[in-house]
Amino acid sequence: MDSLTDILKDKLKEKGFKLTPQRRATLDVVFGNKGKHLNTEEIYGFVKEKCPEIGLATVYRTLQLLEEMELVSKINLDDGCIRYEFNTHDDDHQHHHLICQSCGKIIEVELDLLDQLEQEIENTYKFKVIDHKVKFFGICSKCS
Amino acid sequence: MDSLTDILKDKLKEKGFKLTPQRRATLDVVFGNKGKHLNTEEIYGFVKEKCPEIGLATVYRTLQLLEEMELVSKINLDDGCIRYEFNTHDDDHQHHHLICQSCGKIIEVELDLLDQLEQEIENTYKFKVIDHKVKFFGICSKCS
DNA sequence: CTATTGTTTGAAAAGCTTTATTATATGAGA
DNA sequence: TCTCATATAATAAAGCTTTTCAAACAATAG
Repeated sequence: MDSLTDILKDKLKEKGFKLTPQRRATLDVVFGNKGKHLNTEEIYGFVKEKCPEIGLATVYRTLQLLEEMELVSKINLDDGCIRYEFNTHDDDHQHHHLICQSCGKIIEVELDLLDQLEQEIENTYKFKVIDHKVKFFGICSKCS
Repeated sequence: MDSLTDILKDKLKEKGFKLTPQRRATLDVVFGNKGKHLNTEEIYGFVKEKCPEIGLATVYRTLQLLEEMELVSKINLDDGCIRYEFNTHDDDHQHHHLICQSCGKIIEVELDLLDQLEQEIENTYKFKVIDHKVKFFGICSKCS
C-alpha cells in the first residue's frame, strides 16, 4: 500500500466510496503517465494490463469519480475524445496547455499570470472566478 | 441579398464552394442568435423553420464549413454537445467565456489582457501563439 | 438546348463515447 | 465470519456526430 493509494483511499472514504482494485489501477495508470494526456481508450488499454477483466464502462465511471475528487483533470482538445492527466496541484487553478497545430504535441505551462485578468473580470462582471481552463494554439519550437 | 450573404458567398467562392439556401439559412440562424451559444440540435431546429426539408447531417456539415471559413466559432463546455457562436472578430483571437457553475449562464468577456502571458510563453517555450481559448468557471452576480 | 461533370443534399446507416440496466461479486465494518 | 450496501462486468441502449450513397442540383462545354 503506497502513499498514492492511501490518498485515494482517504478521498474515497470521505465521500463514502470504496477502494477497489479497478479504481486503484486506473489512478495508477494516470499517475504513471504524467505528461502524456491519455484518452479514455488508452487508459482502458493500460489498465487492462493490470486488471484484465475490467470493463470499459468502469474506466469511464472511475475517471469521472477521480475527477470529482480532484485527483485527475479532464482536457478537451476538441479531437473527439476526452483526455485525462494526473492533478499535481493542490489548489484549484490548473496550469495551461500549449497545443501545436502542426505536430499535435501538448506542452504544459506552469506560468499562471491570470490574476490581473481575473481581478478585472470580478470587478467588471461581479463574477467570482473559481477555476479556469486556458489553451493556446500555435506552433512549437520544433515545428517552426 | 444582404451583406452577410455577400460575405458568405465571397468566402465560399474563395475555397471553391457554392452558396446554397441551406448554408445561407444556417449562417443566418447563428448570426441571428448572437450571445445565445446554440448547440447543433438547436440550430437545426431554427434552420428548419426557414428550410423545412433540411437534414441534420447538412447542418453538421455546414457548421464545420462555416468554422473553417472562420465565420462561426465552436465552444465546448463539456456538456456533451458542441455549441457555436457567430464570429464577430476579424482577427483570430477569440473573446473569453465566463461559465456560471450555478445557473449555467455563459457571459462573454471582451477583455483580452493575455498579451503579457503570451509574450512570456513565446520567450520561455519558443512557442508561436496563434490563437487561444479561455474559459473561466465560477459564480455569476445573480447567483452569488 | 443537352450532355457532362462535379458538388451538395437528405436519408439512412455506422461510429464512437457515454450511460443505464441487472445479476453477480466484493469491500468494509460489525 | 457475516451482513449489507456498493461496485462490477456484460450487455444493451442512448446520444451525438460522421460517413455513405444515390438522387438532385448547379455550372460549364459542346
